[in-house]
Amino acid sequence: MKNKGIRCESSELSLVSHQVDIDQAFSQNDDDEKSTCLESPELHPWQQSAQPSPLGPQQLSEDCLQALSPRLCDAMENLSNREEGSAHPLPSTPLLPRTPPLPSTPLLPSTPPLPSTPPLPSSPFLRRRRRSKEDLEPICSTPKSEEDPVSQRLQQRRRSQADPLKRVLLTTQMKNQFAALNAPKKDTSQIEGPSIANSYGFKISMQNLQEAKALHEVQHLTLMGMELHARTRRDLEPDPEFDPICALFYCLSSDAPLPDADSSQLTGAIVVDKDHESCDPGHRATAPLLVRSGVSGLQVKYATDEKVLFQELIAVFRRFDPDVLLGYEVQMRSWGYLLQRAAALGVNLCQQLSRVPGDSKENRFDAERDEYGADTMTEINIIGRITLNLWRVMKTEAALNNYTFENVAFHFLHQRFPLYTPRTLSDWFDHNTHLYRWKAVDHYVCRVRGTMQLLQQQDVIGRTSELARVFGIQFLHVLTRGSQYRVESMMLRVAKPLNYIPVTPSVQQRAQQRAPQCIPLVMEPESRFYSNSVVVLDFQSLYPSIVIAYNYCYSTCLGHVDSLGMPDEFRFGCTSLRVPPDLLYQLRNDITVSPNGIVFIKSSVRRGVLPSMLEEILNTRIMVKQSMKTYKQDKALMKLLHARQLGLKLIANVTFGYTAANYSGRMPCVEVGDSIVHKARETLERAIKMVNDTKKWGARVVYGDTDSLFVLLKGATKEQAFKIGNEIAEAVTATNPKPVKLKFEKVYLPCVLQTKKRYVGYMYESLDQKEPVFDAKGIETVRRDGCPAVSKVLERSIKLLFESRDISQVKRFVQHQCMKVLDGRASMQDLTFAKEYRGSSSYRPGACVPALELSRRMMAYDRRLEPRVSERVPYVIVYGMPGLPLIQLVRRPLEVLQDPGLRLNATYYITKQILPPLARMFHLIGVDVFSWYQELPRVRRREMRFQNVFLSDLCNIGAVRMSDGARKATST
DNA sequence: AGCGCATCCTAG
DNA sequence: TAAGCTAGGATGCGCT
Repeated sequence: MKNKGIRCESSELSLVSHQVDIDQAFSQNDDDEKSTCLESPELHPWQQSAQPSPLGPQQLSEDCLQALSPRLCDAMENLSNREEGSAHPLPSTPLLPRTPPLPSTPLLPSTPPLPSTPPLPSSPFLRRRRRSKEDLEPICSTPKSEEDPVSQRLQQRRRSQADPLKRVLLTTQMKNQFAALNAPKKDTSQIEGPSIANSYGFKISMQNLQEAKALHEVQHLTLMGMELHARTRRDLEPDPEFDPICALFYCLSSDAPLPDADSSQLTGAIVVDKDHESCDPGHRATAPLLVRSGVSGLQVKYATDEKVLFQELIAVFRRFDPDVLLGYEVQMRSWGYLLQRAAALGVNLCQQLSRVPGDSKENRFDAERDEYGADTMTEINIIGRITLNLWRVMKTEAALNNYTFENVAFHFLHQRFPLYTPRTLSDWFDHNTHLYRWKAVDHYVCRVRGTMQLLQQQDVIGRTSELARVFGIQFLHVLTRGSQYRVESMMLRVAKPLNYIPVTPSVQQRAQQRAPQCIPLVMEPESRFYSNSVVVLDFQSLYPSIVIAYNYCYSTCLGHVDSLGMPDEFRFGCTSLRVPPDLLYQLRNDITVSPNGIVFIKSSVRRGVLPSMLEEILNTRIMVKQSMKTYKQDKALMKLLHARQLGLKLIANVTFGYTAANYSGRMPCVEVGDSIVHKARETLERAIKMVNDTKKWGARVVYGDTDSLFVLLKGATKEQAFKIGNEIAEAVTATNPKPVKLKFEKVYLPCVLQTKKRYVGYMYESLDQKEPVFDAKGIETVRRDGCPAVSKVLERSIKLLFESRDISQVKRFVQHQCMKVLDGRASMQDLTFAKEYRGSSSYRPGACVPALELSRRMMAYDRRLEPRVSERVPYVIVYGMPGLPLIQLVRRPLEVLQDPGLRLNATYYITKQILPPLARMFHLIGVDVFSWYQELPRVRRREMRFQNVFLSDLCNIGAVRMSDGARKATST
């Protein structure tokens, strides 16, 4: 079986066909590590520029080179090297500062597997510039009003070369993009993670949902994305109170051609240039600002000051009349900043950008960041236009480790975008060498286009419109309002024709409602490794099905049996109910009683509102699923339909939540909610009993949660498992009223059931599926509250176990990874945690959590840096006193910390983070993972030193000792 | 050391 | 201001 000696060429370890000698693969990785962990020694096809510049930098005249800053020269040399196919950096010489490639500080998101645009191992350049005062001068943030004659001359001389230069710069941009499919994989991350598919670490596969547009009619919507550049002070973030807007970049897009334009997409800019009036387009030296920088392909307008810029923007609005205003981070980088800046200058821009300029009450924005506004995306309110804060939308699209533009673009667009500090961008924009301004402009244009691309690729507008139509609510409310609003919208449409009026309980009434008495069934699993087939079945939309099947509704509920038969009113939901005894007598044969003793009328007497509504939703969902079968080959359409049916499923499921809502509920009713839960529980229990009692299946239920059954079929082959699984599903379905349906989901072979809500297995969903899919629930591989190293090591170990069943391989692997950590050969990103910041007011006084502590420090540093509510705050654990780990913020993962070098607490990472989850998993097969660690040589360092670490600008915030915060809070 | 509590994120 | 639900595991801190 083992095929020794096959070299792992692409370093893609397919664990499915496990033919790679693990040791060899490891040693090869070790080789790579010595050079650099982040780089590939070879240029991949997509890295090479499509059009090599005809004029290489070496052809530039010497004085021209001198005119450029040393940095640019270096960068260009670097480029030329790369174009010759030697992207590999020179071995590092301690004497010379290393030179960064053009996008000098590309952001590497949580997984750094790509060999593109390599951040050279050490690039002290930026730091040096910042530290030396003389150096600071030429690239300081304050623009020089006049250029010295020499530089003007040089500019003229360079004029002819501007275009080739631009092309050189452009090729870097091209290299930044890559085609995922044909690029060979290069696992550059130090901690070896999963290797089945998804080799780049993308969480999202590429599919353009807009391709499914055939379905849509033209919506005649115009979108306008905007990103602006402000002149910042030193290392501070832009602040509209102080920092003027220098330029504003926008991207317009419509599904029909734009007015006065031949295409449906357009990128433009409005630039402040106080000398613009004196510009002479005929002469290069005095040409408009961006022309001097070699920018073309943009619709550029110039303004002599910010107020004129506002006027120009209003003109753009008049011309294109955008329906949707888009920004990746609206508040500080886009529309929010614009409005706040305008307000600071005494201009009420909000009014003038709206479609109803006269309404000063409704046209508003919150200058102060407030948690409610941030949370609900209602910070900005411009009548007639919708403002979208894209990062918040993306948060609902996928569970990522962080939602920076760079990381989201990496996972969704499969593109790398560099991240620059505001200071770098300010320096570039105001630099005497006009070419630098090109870089800044290019940066913003890429981002504003990238933001638009994200929106379009995910078809956010299309899907949101779809949900708005399905629920019958406004577009913006789909994004800003909760699920009660959706349920009510649908429910009231059904209720009104039937002449029902919804109850509106007061806060007191709601609080007085009796407590719920039923909870769903969660079995304690038989926790062990299962080498036999385990079939997973679950009830399709169980709660909604039960509501339909048993006619459970507010309008059909008669209350508890014990309360009936009396003429008096009794407590019911948030209010009370009276059921006349003689009426009850009349109905005596038309009632059902739920397992918890609540009486409901049969649908033959009165069809409930909830049941009819849910039936409609489920039927629609079935229709959608059927059309998915019809269009199976159209992947994009499939995904769209999938999203639609998911939306329907969601609303079906939260309908139960509506009845059971306790503290925020607008019309809760425990009786109804409890009945649903209890009936579901009884249904599941009946199914479990049936499976266990039917001898011919030879089956035993080993786990179940709410609506699912895990059935062990001892000795059954995969084929038999599918057959029996389907039989069970049919048999159980037959014993339940329509539309309650038990569905065969998957076969696990093998699997591990760890605890309640935590399990993992190799999954087969159909008989003809050859390769299993790694499917994990609840364990660390799917959680985002550990560091990536944890999930990577765990996932790989489990796969090794499943495939080889050879524990010595797992042991070797785990020990190898521990050594890497101990030797400081691990990548920082694998050791970076990220936790959500909930906003300062939502923590208990004295709370002591990293996200909160770090936020406090950030505020002390620069008030603009406080994380947004629900933003994820990244940090690492640095070396501290034993048992008292320090945390350190990692804000911009690409800033380079030179010295003294960051010291991460290796012992903490291994013994507290990586090993415990492994131990829990492997304990189940009788293996003591910690003893593997004990066997490692003791001489190893207990800290990891990172000399060339990509760290934050904010290192000067310093590490935080976690108990400090708590002590402070309790003492005051 | 053991308990209670807060926090985070996931399953359903 | 508006805000579907509960169960569950795991970690880390403070207190006894």
